Amino acid sequence: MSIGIKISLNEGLYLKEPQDSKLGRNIIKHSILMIDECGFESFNFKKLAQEINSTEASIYRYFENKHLLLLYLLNWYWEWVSYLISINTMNVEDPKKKLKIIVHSIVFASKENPGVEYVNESKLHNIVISEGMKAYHTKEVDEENSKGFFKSYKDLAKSVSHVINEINPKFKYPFVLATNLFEMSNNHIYFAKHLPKLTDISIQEDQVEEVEEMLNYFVERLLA
Amino acid sequence: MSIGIKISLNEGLYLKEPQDSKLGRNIIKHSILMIDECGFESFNFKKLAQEINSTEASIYRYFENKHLLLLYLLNWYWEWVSYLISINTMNVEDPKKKLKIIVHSIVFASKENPGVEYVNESKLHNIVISEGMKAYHTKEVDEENSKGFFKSYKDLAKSVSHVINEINPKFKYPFVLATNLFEMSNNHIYFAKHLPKLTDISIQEDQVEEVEEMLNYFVERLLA
DNA sequence: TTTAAACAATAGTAATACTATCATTTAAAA
DNA sequence: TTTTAAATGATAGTATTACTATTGTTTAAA
Repeated sequence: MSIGIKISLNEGLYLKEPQDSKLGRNIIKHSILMIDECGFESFNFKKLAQEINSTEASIYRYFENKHLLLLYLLNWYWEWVSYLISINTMNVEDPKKKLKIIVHSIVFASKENPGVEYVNESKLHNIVISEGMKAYHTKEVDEENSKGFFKSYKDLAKSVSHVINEINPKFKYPFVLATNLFEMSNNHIYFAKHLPKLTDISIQEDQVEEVEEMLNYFVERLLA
Repeated sequence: MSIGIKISLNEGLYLKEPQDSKLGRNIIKHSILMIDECGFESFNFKKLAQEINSTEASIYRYFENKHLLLLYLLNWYWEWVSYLISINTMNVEDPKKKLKIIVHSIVFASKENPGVEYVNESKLHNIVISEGMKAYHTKEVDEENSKGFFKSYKDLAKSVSHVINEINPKFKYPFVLATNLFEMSNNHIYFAKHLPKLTDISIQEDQVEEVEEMLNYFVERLLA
């Protein structure tokens, strides 16, 4: 008997529901570890198969290719953040408070209590930061978008834009600001680690509170 | 005798200066066209060789691999934008005006008078929008950064951050805002085309003035 | 006119991204 | 408990990619 939660994702992302079998969960678990460790480009199904003592062919029964596996993981993350936001803002009326909680959830998503045993949220967050934009920067973006492969992210952006709109209905670009909170958070965590001359943020030992502060500073000035 | 300008780029980016030979210039010219057309992933040196009636081996004498060619092109773009900004802001004193010109240069870089015959600035801009972030989202980012492969972008960000600082010395995140102007511009042009639910911007027929307006709106509120 | 550099032609290798087939294990149904 | 189907493993094979190496030919500078 399992006590884990099950996140439901677009069925087009996988060939066979990976959450339903040991092998499937192993694919999810170790793909996260390996992509975080070695990067998406050098990650492949052969290496993953070796890692989990399975075979390439078996993994291909779950996911068409590594790009769709990445999309699956990113959708997982977006759903996870949505979930965090919804439980953390439950019963919060003030939209300003709500947005603060949203910002906190974005930045600290990986540090919240893990929901699922086989998903390391912290490493998944690293993948989102380092590889996230590769999900939609492809020639197939329109086709994949029409299949709903970015729905989780779009829904998330929409819900954040609603809160922005509540705070200041005259603000002209609620969606731009919403997506920018995500992009800025990820970008500047990445920049702080790898291209520090591109940011004012500094991060030591994964302490990302500076990023939270920065996002709140932007929000305050933009929505004042 | 040539009347073209020559942009000087980090020597580590290429094996042999491509600007100095017909073949080299052809590589630059047609790689831009092909990457814009088919995307970076499906682009390769074999196809490029066929396109320009040369051979794979010949292209490899100029660039170690396609990733370094992409970096070369992006550095070209960053240098080009820097150049535009410096000539357009020359003799402009007011930092607020300067930043408006910078924003305009970022958004309309591709529409300015072309500087070099063999570089289609407009398609190069498309590449920056669609593939730009792939330049630094790799496992080799630190090594490449230490070789100076991102210097053009960092210098550009720095010069913009100076102007921001002139406008409002109390603004806490000049580098974040500077890089964000670039990232937002690229992201939302891309979103408007491919993931419209992630943005408030709409673009018809490559009319990007809405993006310029949006960036100015953000700047005004942030630096007020 | 020589000679060296640039380029073309060709071939070959290792790795990647799959697909196909068949055997075996596992777990659910009868 | 036996039967049967589904899941997985083992193995092999193909097409493409990302190179490297070698040798011969063209071009253009000395």
